[in-house]
Amino acid sequence: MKAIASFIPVYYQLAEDLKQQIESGTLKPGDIVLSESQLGIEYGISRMTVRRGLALLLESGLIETVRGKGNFVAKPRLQQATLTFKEDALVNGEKAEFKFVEVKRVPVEGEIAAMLNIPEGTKVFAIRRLIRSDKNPVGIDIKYIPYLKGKPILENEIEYAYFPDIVARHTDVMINKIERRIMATSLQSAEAELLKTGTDHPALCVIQVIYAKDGKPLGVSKTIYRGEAFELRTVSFPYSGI
Amino acid sequence: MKAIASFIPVYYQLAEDLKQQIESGTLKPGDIVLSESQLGIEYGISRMTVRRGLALLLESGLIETVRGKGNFVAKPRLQQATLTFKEDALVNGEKAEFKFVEVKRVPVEGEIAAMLNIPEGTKVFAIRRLIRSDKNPVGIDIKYIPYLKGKPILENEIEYAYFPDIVARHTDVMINKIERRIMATSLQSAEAELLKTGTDHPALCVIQVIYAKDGKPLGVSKTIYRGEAFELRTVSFPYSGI
DNA sequence: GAGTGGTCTAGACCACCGC
DNA sequence: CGGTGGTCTAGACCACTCT
Repeated sequence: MKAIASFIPVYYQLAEDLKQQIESGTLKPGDIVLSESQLGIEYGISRMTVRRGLALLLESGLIETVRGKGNFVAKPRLQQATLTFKEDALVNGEKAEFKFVEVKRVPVEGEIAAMLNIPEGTKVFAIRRLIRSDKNPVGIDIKYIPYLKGKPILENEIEYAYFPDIVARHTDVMINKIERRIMATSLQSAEAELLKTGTDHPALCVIQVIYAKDGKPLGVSKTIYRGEAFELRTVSFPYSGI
Repeated sequence: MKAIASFIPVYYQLAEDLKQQIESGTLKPGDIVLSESQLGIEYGISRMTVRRGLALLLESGLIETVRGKGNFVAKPRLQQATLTFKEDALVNGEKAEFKFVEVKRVPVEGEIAAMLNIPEGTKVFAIRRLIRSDKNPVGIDIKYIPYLKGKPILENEIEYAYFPDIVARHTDVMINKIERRIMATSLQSAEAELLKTGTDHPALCVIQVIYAKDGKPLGVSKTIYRGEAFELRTVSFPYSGI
């Protein structure tokens, strides 16, 4: 019943306490944490509250719990990074602008047809945009969408909306998964021309495929950036939350 | 008290139930969910158990809760992807091999010195590796580490260990953050030679900087892959867990 | 069997929201 | 004011692990 001490929840204080002990090295990876009932006694709080605090540490990956044995300090893991795909991303400090180029129905070929899992030659909507930073073209973007239901596509929406949002608004099925591939390529002549640079210029290529729950692809987008004008950034932390 | 019905926890069943209602469209984004006490009555379970189920939905981003008002079905968000940096990543289907090249102390210059936040010319450890797939060189990798404490670096460890792990093992301070930048560049002549390809070949470049809690950089690594031989992949889901 | 975590209850008080 | 979520309790029973 030491709840009086402060305004922040007791379970949170417990979590911070233990986190501190772990980060300072008092508790080292592999060490066992005091049992839940013990912690309850030490802190003068009920076991449910203790569990709630431990749940925070568990979520953030600071501890691991083993049934029938106890809670153990975990080893830090850092192999996962979070990549945020903001389309109005900064391009080397400058905010990118999107300029609608065209939308038309075109027959799909090769790689795109394969990714959409439809026969070559099938007509799909193709939406092109130009990405500019400080008036200079830095990238181009093509989205291929096989089916469009409901509302018509608005130019405005094409310029500003995030691809999954566009797909979500124009289809009945729920988006289940988005896969992205990030690779380095060379600019093809047509692309180089649009970007006002030479052929074979290095380029960063991001391909997104959006899938429905049944595994059917709902759309593919391919974005190409001039190499020296764009980079993706990620950050990861050893422990996620708290 | 309908717990008898099955082996899976009641709170989990509740979460699955609501999730189902959301995915099927019975509950649409923005809709309010039955109040916690109402749900408790409907399902014949205590409010704490209801809250536990709702916590699952909250974590996965399926609902948002507003104090004093209620729980609401959330709008799907898809802008965050998880990038897993596995160094033994597959390179176009083939598993990558790492071959130790050399470790030596070199003076740092320019960009690397700036990222490590130390004066140009300061000597640091530079560890080089060659990345091969199916016997062919596909990438090179240089790690720069200013300080090494404790155990000596083993060749074996250099070939197989993950960069943050190496840093963690050879420093006393805790890793606090890893920043990564992903960009497309051209191969420099020295790099092109090692990778047995032409200069100006497109390349994917990944730069990692590892920071301590006080913001001091603990190491920098720069990995360059032949463009056509490597790509990064990410997946994101509209809702994270459950 | 003693100790651990996993689940669950039936209350309680509080802070917040809207009327 | 009544309804909502946020916190917390003091029990309980279970499944699991180790000895």
